[in-house]
Amino acid sequence: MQSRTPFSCRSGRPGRPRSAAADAAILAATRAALVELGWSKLTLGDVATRAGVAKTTLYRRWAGKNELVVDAVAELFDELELPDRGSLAADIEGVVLQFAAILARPEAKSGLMAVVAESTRDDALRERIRDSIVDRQKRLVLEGRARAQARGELPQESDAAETARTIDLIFDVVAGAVVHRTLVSGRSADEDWASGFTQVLLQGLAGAAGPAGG
Amino acid sequence: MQSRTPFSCRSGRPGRPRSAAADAAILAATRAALVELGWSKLTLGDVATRAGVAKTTLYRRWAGKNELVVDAVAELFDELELPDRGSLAADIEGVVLQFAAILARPEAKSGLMAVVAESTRDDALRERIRDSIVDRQKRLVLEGRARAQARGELPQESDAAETARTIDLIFDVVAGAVVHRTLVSGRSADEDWASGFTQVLLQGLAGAAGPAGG
Amino acid sequence: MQSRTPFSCRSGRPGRPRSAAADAAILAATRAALVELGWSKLTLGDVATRAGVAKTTLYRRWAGKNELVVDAVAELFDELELPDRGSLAADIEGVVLQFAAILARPEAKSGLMAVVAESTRDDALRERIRDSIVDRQKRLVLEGRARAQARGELPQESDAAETARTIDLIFDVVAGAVVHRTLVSGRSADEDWASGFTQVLLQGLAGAAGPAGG
Amino acid sequence: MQSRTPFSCRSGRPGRPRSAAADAAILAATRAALVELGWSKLTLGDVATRAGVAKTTLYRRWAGKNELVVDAVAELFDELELPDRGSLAADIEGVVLQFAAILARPEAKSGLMAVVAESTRDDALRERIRDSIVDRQKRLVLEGRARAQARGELPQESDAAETARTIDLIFDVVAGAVVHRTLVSGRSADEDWASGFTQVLLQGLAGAAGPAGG
DNA sequence: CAATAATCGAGACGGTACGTCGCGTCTTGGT
DNA sequence: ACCAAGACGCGACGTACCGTCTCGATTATTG
Repeated sequence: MQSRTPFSCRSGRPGRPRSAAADAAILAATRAALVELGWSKLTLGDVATRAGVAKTTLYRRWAGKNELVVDAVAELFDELELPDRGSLAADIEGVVLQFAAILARPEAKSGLMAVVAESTRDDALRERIRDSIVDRQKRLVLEGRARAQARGELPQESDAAETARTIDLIFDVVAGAVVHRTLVSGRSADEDWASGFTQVLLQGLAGAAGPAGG
Repeated sequence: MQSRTPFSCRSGRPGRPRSAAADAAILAATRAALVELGWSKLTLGDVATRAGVAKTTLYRRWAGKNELVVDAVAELFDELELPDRGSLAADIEGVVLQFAAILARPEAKSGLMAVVAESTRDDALRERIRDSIVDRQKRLVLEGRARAQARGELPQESDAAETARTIDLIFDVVAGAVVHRTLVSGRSADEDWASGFTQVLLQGLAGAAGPAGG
Repeated sequence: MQSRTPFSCRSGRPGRPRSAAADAAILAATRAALVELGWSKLTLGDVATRAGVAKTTLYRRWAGKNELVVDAVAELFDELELPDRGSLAADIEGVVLQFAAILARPEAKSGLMAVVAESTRDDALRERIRDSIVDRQKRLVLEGRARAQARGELPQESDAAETARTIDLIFDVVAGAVVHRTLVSGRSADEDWASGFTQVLLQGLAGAAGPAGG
Repeated sequence: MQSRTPFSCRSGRPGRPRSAAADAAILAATRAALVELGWSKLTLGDVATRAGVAKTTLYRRWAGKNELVVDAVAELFDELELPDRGSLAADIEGVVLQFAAILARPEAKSGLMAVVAESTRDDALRERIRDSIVDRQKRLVLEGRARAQARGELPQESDAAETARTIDLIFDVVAGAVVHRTLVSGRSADEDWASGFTQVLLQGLAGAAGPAGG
């Protein structure tokens, strides 16, 4: 797990070194401000004040609001885990609920979607989001898939390229569904929903409709 | 199709009536500005200038940037249709590709995600988005489902509440997956992807993995 | 006496006209801030606050601190007059004392010298100072000279160019001496000093030394 | 001639002694920066860089911009001399031209007036200016006066207080006129002007007008 | 056919936040 | 004890938009 601070800090260079405490304080203050104010009313001056830090210190480390919020939000997703619940269905439900729980937090909600929106016009930002958030969590899909294959629930894949495409597809479906349910539709992704979603994901529309409807 | 302009205008009242041309010009200017500048650098003063209209005229019709962009973007999604392609799978692929085509346009990308991000802290805005964009497109799911049931590809549903839940779930999965693929993962949702996605959606992970892998 | 506000204001132009009250309030606030804070600690934000005006309003009218202070200080010198005291010597003493009284006020002191210092690297500013302050007060020298010639205390001049050079010289000597005494030497230009100065100016060093010393 | 560096440096104290070269480099860099940038855009960080010195080193020796510039400018005036030209008038003309030549240099212009402006609100600074610049040059008036008395051009003075007052008056008149001519009126104090000024100073307005006009 | 009233353009207004710059202090490691 | 380097808290800068307001000039309906 690499550091996410933007500019590398060789230890041997001259001058006073950057305060490590400031970084943590700023990211925490950013999350607090996101909770209270949301993305659009969050100001870097306010974040600096909350962190007990000068505005210039903040600008020395991050290029702007977007980059700062990406880093602040990314830390939230690092706590996702994939405990072994015994079956693929249970594993999926578990990670869906964990993901939903994070997305229910206001700092994740407004922060995440806002930077994604900004990233549509800023390739460097999109790259940063991918590195710091998206790809970092694909490990969950990989792990779950391997575990299911070990259990015999999924067939072994031989084609590496095909595997990668499938991983990406599953990730888009799972993450996209939870995000859309939570943020666009504006309803909570609770256990019932997670169960229904898992059924569709595993058995498909036709298969899921049968047992659920009958 | 109801009007989306926020403040009603009785026709019989005295005084000079509002210019109908101004509304259209403003929405078009908003989309043009979204293409050129993106959400965050779009300014209402600039939109007014592009539309050849005074700022006052704009504020008389919309309360702010969010409301204006919701209306400007909503019009984009009204062009979605569900031509009968003969099978449920083909219908799904068709609508997925149409949706992806709209999301590929820059004015839709940055505009849509930005207002969704804002709506996480503004219930009125969320309501407006749901009314103007989301629920308006659920018709596609309903229509496709009815068509598939007529063809015998899906069983008839009797429970109305269960049906509504399933409609919502499918909508979140389809829309969420396309949005996530396009905006978060940042890759195009092309025909190959739409085909793979449709297979998973209809047959589930286990079922889809078989044919695709073997 | 022409207006000193920088940008002309045709009455027939469209849009809301500029507030005339704001100009006066800003200039008064500038002088008040000069008294309390002096030139170097005077900030335009503070002036705007004192005047009950937004910073942008101030910047719409003046290009910067220099221009603003020139106008604020210039008004101070417009109150100079040349009452007829019966003799050239008495007239000179009178205007010297009036000039000294203005220079004793803190808003004139720090403001005037600071803009003069800045004007050494800003030709437009030097021009503005000359127009608004220096040349405007040369009328005093002209008037006093004419009066003295009418009394027969000074010979009639025929050469116009020579006259202009003499006017400039006298002005530099009088104004320069008072300014140097007040600001550089830091001592008050009181009646005794004005009397001694007038004697030197009228009779020269040799002539003045005789009566004063003997 | 005493040292002008503000904080005394005992030679026998322990530790590494201060670099003597640094002082000279800083003052030279200050003058160079005054020439290029003028007072208001001169920054201590830039001076330090030009001098090849850390900001810390600069602050160890001077309290701020004002003090530094006073010292940098004061050195310019030390080169003034009073060569014997044979008559009081010629001596005055000579020193006026020398003074004008110094004031024509941009580092003197903007530096001198700026610190004088600052000194209107800073007694310690005024004191420093008086000690380092003003009083140091009064020697010229004293010397010239003594020389003129030796020649019989001026009467011997007996009253010491009266003498002091006259010295101060002459200094204010001479220095003030040159400064006003150069900086406020913005015209060069050339030989013609020096000649006219000397005539007025020696013979007074009435006396000077006669020969020049007739 | 006036009178009335809401619209239109233009642009000034009081605010708030921006991102930068310079200040003067401090904390490093090196001489 | 000094030095170069550079991060730090602080405060002002001048700009950009915000959303509101005040203008004079148009249009409509209504008396």
